[in-house]
Amino acid sequence: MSTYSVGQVAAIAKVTVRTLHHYDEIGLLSPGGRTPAGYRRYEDADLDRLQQILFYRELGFPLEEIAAILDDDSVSPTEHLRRQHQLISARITHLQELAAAVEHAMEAQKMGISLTPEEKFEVFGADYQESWESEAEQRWGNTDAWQQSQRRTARYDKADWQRIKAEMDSLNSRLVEVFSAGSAPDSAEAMEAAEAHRQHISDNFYDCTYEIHRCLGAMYLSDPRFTATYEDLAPGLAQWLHDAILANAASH
Amino acid sequence: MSTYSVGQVAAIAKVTVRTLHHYDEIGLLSPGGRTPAGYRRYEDADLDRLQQILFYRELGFPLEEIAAILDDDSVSPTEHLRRQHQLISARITHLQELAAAVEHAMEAQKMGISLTPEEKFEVFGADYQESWESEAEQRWGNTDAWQQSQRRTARYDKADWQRIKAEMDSLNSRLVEVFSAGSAPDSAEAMEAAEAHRQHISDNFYDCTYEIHRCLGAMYLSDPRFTATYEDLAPGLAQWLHDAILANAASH
DNA sequence: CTGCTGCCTCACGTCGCGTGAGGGTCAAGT
DNA sequence: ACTTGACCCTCACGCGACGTGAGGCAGCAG
Repeated sequence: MSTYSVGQVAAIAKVTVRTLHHYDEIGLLSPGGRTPAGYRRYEDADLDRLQQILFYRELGFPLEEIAAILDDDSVSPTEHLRRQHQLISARITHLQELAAAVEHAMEAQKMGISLTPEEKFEVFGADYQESWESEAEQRWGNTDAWQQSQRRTARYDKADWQRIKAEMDSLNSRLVEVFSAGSAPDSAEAMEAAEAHRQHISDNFYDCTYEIHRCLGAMYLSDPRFTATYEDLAPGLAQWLHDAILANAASH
Repeated sequence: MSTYSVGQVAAIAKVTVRTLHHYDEIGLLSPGGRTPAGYRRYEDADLDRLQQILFYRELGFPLEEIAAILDDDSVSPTEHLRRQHQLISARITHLQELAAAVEHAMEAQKMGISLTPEEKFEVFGADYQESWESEAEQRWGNTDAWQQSQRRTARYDKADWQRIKAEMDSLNSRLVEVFSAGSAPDSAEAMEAAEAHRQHISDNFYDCTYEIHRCLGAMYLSDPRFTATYEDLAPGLAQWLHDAILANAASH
C-alpha cells in the first residue's frame, strides 16, 4: 500500500499544501500516519476522502458540514455518490434557470422593455440545496423557522444527535409522568412540561415562539406521524399535550 | 421614479441588509441618494446593477473584479449579458463533467475496481479557462490593445484559431532554432524573428507597436505562465526573447 | 409621550484559506 | 563528510465577504 506526502497529494488533487494542513488542523482530513520526523503520510483511503471533500466543497458546502456528512457512517459510499449526483443535478438546473433568465433579460432589452424589480431577482431565490428533504419543506415552506433549523442541524454531529435524543426521551417520560398522574393540561406541572418542550426546541432547532409552539401542538393532532409517537407513549397524550401547549402559550 | 430603502431592496433581491451596507462601504453599489436623515435610497438603476453583481457573484467572481467588470463602460449591457450567458454555460459544462465523474465512480465501485489517484481528481483540474481571461483583463484592463483584440478574436472560428496556432508554432520553432544556434539577442536573425513575432500579433490580435512589444517582452519574464511556455521550449529562451525584442525595438 | 419598527454607524467575530518567518529533514552531488 | 536545494514542519498574522450585536437616531401609531 503506497502512501503520499503532502506535496504529492497536493499535486494530484490540485489543492495547495496549506489547504491540506488546514483540513488536518480542523480534523476534516487527517493523514493515516506520520513519519518519525513528523511528516504527514496520506494513504489511499485519505485520497478517497479528499475526493469526497472536494466534491462537496465544489457544491458550496461549508467544511464543518462536509465533516458531518462524511462522518455519518449510517450513509454508505454508494449512497454518498447518489447524493452527490443529485446535488450536482440540482445545481445544474439552477444554473440553467439562471441562463434562461439571462436570455429573458436579453429579449427584454432588445425590445426595450424593462422588467419589474421582482422579476429581475426571481431566479436568485431558489436555494439550490432543496430537492433533498422537500417533503417537510412543502409543509413548512420557506418559513424562517425551517431555514434556521436547517442551518443549525446541518452542523450537528453524532454526539449532538445522541444528546438531543436523550433530552427528548427524558422530556417525553416527564410528560407521560405528569399525564398519567391525572394532572389537567392547564395545571402548573403540565404547563411546566410544555414550556420545557418549547425550550428544548428553541435550544436545538429554531427560536420557538409561543405562536409557533401552538402550531406545533395543532400538528401533533393533525399529522398522524406525530400523533402516533405520542399516542404510543400513552393513549390520549397527543390531545393532552396539545392542550397543555395552548394553556402554556396563553399564560405567557 | 420610485426609490427603495435598504430593507426593501434586501427583501426584493433576497440579500441581507448587511450585504448592501458592505457593497456600499467598498463602493461596489452605492445608493443613488440619501434622505436628509441619512437613510439610503436605492433607485431602479441601482437594482439593475445589483442584479448584475449577484449574477457574477453566483459565478464565483470576487467583488473587486465584479466592480472592475461593471465599471468598464466600454462594455455594452448587451455584451454583459452575452458574457454572463457564456460563463454560465461554461460552469454548467464543468458541473456536467463532475456528474459524469460521479457516475464513473459509481460504475467503478459496483465493479469493485479502484481508480488511480490521478483519475480520481481529473475533473477538478478543469479549472475553467475563463478565469485566466478575466485575469488578463485585470492587468491589461481597458487598454485599447486588449479591447481591439477582444473585438477581433470574437469573430474568429475554429479554422482561424488553428491557423494562428500553426503560425505560432512555426514562429516558436524558428525562435528555438536561432536561439539554440547561439545567436546573440541583438543579432540580425534574432531581431528578424522578434519582428516576425510582432507582425504576427499585429496581424491577428491588435496593432502591436514597438512600445507594446517591449511591454510584452517584459511580461514574458514577469508572468510565470508565459515564462513557463518559453522556458519549456528551451531553457533561457524567455530571457533571450525578451532581449531580442528590446534590440529589435531599439533598431526601429 | 411612549412604544415599535426600521435605519444608521462602529466594531469585533467567522470561515477558508494565503503568505511568510523560522527552522528541521533528506537524498544527491562534490 | 559536507553542502545544497527541495521538501517538510509549526506558528501566526492577513484577507475577503460578510454575520452579529451594541448603541443610538427617525418616524409613525396609539
